[in-house]
Amino acid sequence: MLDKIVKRSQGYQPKQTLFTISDKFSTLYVVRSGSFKTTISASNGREQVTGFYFPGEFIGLEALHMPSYQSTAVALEASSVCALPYKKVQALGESMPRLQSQLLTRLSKELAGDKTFMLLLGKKTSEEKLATYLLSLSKRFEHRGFSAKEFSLTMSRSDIANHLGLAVETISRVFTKFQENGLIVIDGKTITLANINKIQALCG
Amino acid sequence: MLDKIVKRSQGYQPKQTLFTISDKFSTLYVVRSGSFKTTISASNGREQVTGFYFPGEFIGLEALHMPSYQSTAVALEASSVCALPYKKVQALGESMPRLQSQLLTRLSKELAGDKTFMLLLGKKTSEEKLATYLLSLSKRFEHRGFSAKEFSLTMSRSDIANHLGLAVETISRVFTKFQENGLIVIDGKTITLANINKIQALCG
DNA sequence: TTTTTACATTGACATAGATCAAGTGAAAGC
DNA sequence: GCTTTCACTTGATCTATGTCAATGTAAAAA
Repeated sequence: MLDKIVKRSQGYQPKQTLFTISDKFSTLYVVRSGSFKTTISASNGREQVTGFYFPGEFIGLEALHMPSYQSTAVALEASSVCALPYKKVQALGESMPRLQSQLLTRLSKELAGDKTFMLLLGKKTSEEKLATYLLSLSKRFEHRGFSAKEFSLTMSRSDIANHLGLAVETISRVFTKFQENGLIVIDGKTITLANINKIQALCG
Repeated sequence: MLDKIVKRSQGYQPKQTLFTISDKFSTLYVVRSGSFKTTISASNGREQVTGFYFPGEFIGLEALHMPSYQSTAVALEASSVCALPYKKVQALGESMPRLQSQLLTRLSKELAGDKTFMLLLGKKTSEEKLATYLLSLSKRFEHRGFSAKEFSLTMSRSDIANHLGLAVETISRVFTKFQENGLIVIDGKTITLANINKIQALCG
C-alpha cells in the first residue's frame, strides 16, 4: 500500500542524525534496517532518551501536524529507513481512509506504550526497570520474527540508563546481578535471556 | 463538525468511573466540564496517574483500534463529557478526511506531551517537577481562556505526587517551600501563581 | 453540633540509587 | 604496533527523596 509514496532513502551511519528537534517537519520515517534512538532535551542541557526504534517501526509520529519535529533521531548503528513525505501521505490519505487509519493505529499504540512507560519511570525500582525493558525488547523482536531469547543491544549502556531514568553505573550493577543470578548471559553487545520466566517475575 | 455524532452523556460524580482498563473500547470522550484523571496499574497493584483531562480535551485516544481501553478514567469532581461512539466517528471519517486529520492532530499532540513528560519523570528533581507541572496546568487553562495565574487544583495532593513520581509528603514540602519563597499562594484547592517567571526558571 | 473520615502537613530517620573515583578492556586513530 | 579514547565495570561514599509516625484540618456523616 505504501509503495507508491515511499522514497527510498540512503543509509545512515552510527551517530548520524535523521532529524533534529528544530527541523521543519516534512517526512515520516519507517526503519528498514538497523536502529535509532530519539531524544529531547531540557533547557539546561539534560537529555532524555524517549525511545528506541527497530525495523518496521515509525519515527516522527509525534510531529504530525506540527511545524517542526518534537525530538531528535539518531542512528545507533549502520541503518536505513523508508522516507514517507507527509504531504504525499496526506494527499493519498484523502482518498484512502485505510491509510489514515493505519497511522491512527500506529499512533495510539505508541501512545499506549508511552503511558505504560510512565508507570516504569514513575513507580519501578532499578531491577524492575531493567527487567521490564529487556522483556519489552524481547517481545518487539519476537513480534517481528526474530529471536525472543537472544538479541543485540545496539544502544549503549548509557542510552539504556538514560531511557530508564537511571545512572550508567546502576545499569552495570543490575546487569551484573542478573547475570550472577542466571537470568541473562551477556557477551559484549549480545544478550541472552536465559530465564524469561524469572525476568517476567521481576517486572513488578 | 462533530455535532452529528456527539451523544450527550450524563454527568459524572467525583470518583465515578468513565471507563476501566478492561472495558471493551467503543467510545471516545471529550470533557465538557469538570476534570478527570487516567491511571494504569502494574501487576503488583502499584498505580500510575498517566494524565489529567480538562474541558475540551480527549480521553481514550490511546485505545483507538484496540480491543479494550488501555487505562482507567475517573472523574475528579462533578463533571460531564461528550461521548463520541467510535464506530460513528470512523464511518464519518471515511467521507470526511478532515475528521481523521483532527484525530491525528490530537493524538500526535498528546504523544509529544507524553514524551516531554518522560523528561520530567526521568531527569527532573522534585522542585523542577512541581514547577513544570504547575506551569503546564497554567498554560492549558490559559489556552482555553481561563486565568493562567489562579486556578483550582481539582486533583488531590496524592494524585499530583503519583503523577510526578513522588511521595505525597514531598509534594507537601515543595508546596510549602514555594509558598515561603513567594512563588505561589495556596488556599485549599485554589492556587495562585504569584511569580510565574521564577516558577519558569525553576523548571530546569 | 458533634463525630468520623479522608486529606494534608511536618518532623525524624532510612535507603535506593546518584555521584565520585579508580581501574579495565577494546576499538579507533596515528 | 602503539597510544589515545571511549565504553564499561566495580567500589566507596553521599544525598534526595521515600518511609514511618504524629498531628492538624476540613469536609461529610450522623
